[in-house]
Amino acid sequence: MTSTKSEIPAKSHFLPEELLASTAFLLARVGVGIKLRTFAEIEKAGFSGPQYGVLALLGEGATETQASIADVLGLDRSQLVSELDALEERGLIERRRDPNDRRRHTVALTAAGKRQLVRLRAIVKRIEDSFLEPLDEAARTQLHDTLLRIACSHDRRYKRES
Amino acid sequence: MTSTKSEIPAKSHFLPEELLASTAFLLARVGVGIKLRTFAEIEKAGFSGPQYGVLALLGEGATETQASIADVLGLDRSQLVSELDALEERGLIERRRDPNDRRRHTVALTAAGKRQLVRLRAIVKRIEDSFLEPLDEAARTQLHDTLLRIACSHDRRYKRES
DNA sequence: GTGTATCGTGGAAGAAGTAAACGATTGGAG
DNA sequence: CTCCAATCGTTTACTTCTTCCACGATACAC
Repeated sequence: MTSTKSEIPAKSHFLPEELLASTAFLLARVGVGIKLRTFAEIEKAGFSGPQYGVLALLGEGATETQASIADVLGLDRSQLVSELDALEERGLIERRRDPNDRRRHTVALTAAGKRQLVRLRAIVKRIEDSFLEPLDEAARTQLHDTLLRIACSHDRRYKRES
Repeated sequence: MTSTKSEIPAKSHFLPEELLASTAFLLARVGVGIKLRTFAEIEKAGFSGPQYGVLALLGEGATETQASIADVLGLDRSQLVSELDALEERGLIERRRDPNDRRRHTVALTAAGKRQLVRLRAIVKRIEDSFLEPLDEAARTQLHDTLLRIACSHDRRYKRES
């Protein structure tokens, strides 16, 4: 097996009660765990984590500019360039100059990009299910609602009022 | 919302519905957010993230060996060395050779270390409260219980026979 | 026009994470 | 007991990942 990193330690030592009793700690631990695991699987499928983020973001249909993509995904703008280069080279996205503001590039998914996104969504969904497996339907709904409330109260980017 | 292109602002800083609808995504987002925020505050207080981890782990009273600390915290053993150096230099921890196995170092908190830990706990608690603020007591308990179940099913380190 | 700010891009400096090698020490096989 | 392999903490070197700044092109205010 290709050993990436610490999935499960050889010696199963225990975490201190203090940390286990902290909801914030658990939240961070589980959240980071999901992210790491997801990125690992995405990479096995031939993409970087941020690349999946870009595809998922563009999957909504909206054509974004590079700056807005970087903002939403929390990436540095210069960092995004190489990720987009890779995606464009594979024919999954298209960069076009924005006719309204010729400094900007509008980025959009191609048909091939949409197909890849479907594939990646399946992978991510599988991981999500494996994490939520111990929860019944009611608990999942409750968890989702709770997380959404926390996210909204701390980041305006989540609030989308119509 | 209608569907002409100019409806979509150049800077749409909203996350796609696809991601917002994913519990795993929210979990990762919120979890990473808490971790980043906590580490940032901890650093303002003069410690690195892993350093707080070490203090919290030792706060339980148990004296651990360096290898076990690294395992539990998910750090590389070589990485832990410099963190412990810093803590020891400030007189917050003590390294002693284990008389039973002279290759090992046992690490324990000093009195000063315990005092610092109290201070750091307050900081972390404040952040936790700010994140959980939109939740009532019942929702917090429910969230904690749910997270614990997810954590247990994915990491042996959480299971503590009760 | 002129100056200032933003866009995407590239490169340089810095930090962080990863891997390999070392001396000291232990435990086991013969 | 001796020898050998393995473990522990540590140092060093290497490789990635971030962060920061400068650049040409473009937009906008005055």
